[in-house]
Amino acid sequence: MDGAEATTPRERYRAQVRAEIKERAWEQIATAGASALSLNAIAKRMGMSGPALYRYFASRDELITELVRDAYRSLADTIRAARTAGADPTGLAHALRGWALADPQRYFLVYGTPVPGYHAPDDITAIASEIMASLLDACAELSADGPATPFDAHLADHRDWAGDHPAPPATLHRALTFWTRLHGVLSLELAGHFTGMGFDPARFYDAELADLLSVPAKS
Amino acid sequence: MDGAEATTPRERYRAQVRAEIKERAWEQIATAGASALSLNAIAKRMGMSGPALYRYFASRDELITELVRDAYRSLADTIRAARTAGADPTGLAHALRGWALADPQRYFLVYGTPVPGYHAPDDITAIASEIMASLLDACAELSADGPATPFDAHLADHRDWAGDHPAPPATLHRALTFWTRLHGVLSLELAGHFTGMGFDPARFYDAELADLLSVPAKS
DNA sequence: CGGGTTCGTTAGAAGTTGTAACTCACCTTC
DNA sequence: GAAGGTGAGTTACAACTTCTAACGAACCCG
Repeated sequence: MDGAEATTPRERYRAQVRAEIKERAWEQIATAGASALSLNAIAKRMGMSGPALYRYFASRDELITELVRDAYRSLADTIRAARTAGADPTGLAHALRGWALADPQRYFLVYGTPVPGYHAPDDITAIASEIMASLLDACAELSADGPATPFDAHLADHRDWAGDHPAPPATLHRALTFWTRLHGVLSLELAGHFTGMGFDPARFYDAELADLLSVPAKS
Repeated sequence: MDGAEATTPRERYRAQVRAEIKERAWEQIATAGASALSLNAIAKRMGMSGPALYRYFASRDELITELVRDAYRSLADTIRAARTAGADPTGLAHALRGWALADPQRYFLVYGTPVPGYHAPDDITAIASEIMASLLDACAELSADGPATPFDAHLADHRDWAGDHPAPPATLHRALTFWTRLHGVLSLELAGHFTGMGFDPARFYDAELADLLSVPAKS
């Protein structure tokens, strides 16, 4: 029985309108960026007057926060789906890149320029932790030999972010570099900093990935 | 008669007011981000009425573009200064991190979330090229042995961005990874994605840097 | 069928970017 | 020195934005 929640017609309608608002918001963000998002424009495109939207979202910030939440959820789902499909770190990296290229502005909603005052709600940071956990799981499948670096030692003493994951420091280190290096390539590519440089970003991404998975040879 | 490039009092006054506008703009950006920049607020804080600013900048976008230009120039100057001071890639990396930490929003003005429609003027991309040239110069001092990777081969055929720099493909590759890996760590640190994770971002940065400078062991 | 909840409306406050027209001071030229 | 052009700053205004307040009307439920 899937009637997990007995939704009244009103609740269903409300959910549908909220969904359509978010849909229009995504369209607007994809074409003009998050800073150009206008509640008024969304309302008019939906055939309603501006203030009507405030029945569904208390403020513009709340709508954007909800979009950020959805972006995190979408990324977490993508990563989790890749994992349950048996993906190794390589598959995970390609899933990440596909997700990012599908909607660059969604990627930047997660990893882009932060607003100085803003602090994400706890549930969003929880999703971020889940993503890191999946990444740790994937990296745990790789061999963790190679010499221990000074930073490995530091990580052994500062592994708050790993929760109670039993991975050894070298694996923590690999997960971290996995994250930051792929983000380094991906964010610059999505921001257009590679355009006109001549090389193929996909090949560079794969090269970084290959280096990441090669035998750890840190000195 | 002509050839008098001596600045008139009017030009000096104009330059000074422009400079003060940009100064206030930087203050605002540092505390609330570039999207919250308000010409009106700047004017009021300077004791002028709103439209007066349009004598100095044709639009909000033009002011922001000018700030982006200054940010690029500042970064290029920092890199160049480090180079002329005899800095190796390590020194260059530390100069970069210091510059970024001094004003995170300035870093994001250069490497942050792009506005979909926006294309930087040519003079800005020229500064970006100069930065890459400095980085290439620094990397050229390092030994470029180690096995050639498939991506090295690709770079050998797609080296538009290197101009006529005589560096071998392995050096191009190293400069690229230098850029993207350090940006990966730095941007996530500045965006606050490491807060609460426990480890020290500076150590992680140095670890990535050390790995970058270790003997190339890509297979 | 009445009553409460909720939705959507219009009106309006306070903010923004940007234009137009006017004043006034300064600088140059006669 | 007087006249006039140039440019800075002003106010007024249009068109937008977010968001609040008050009102009407539709809906659901007892």
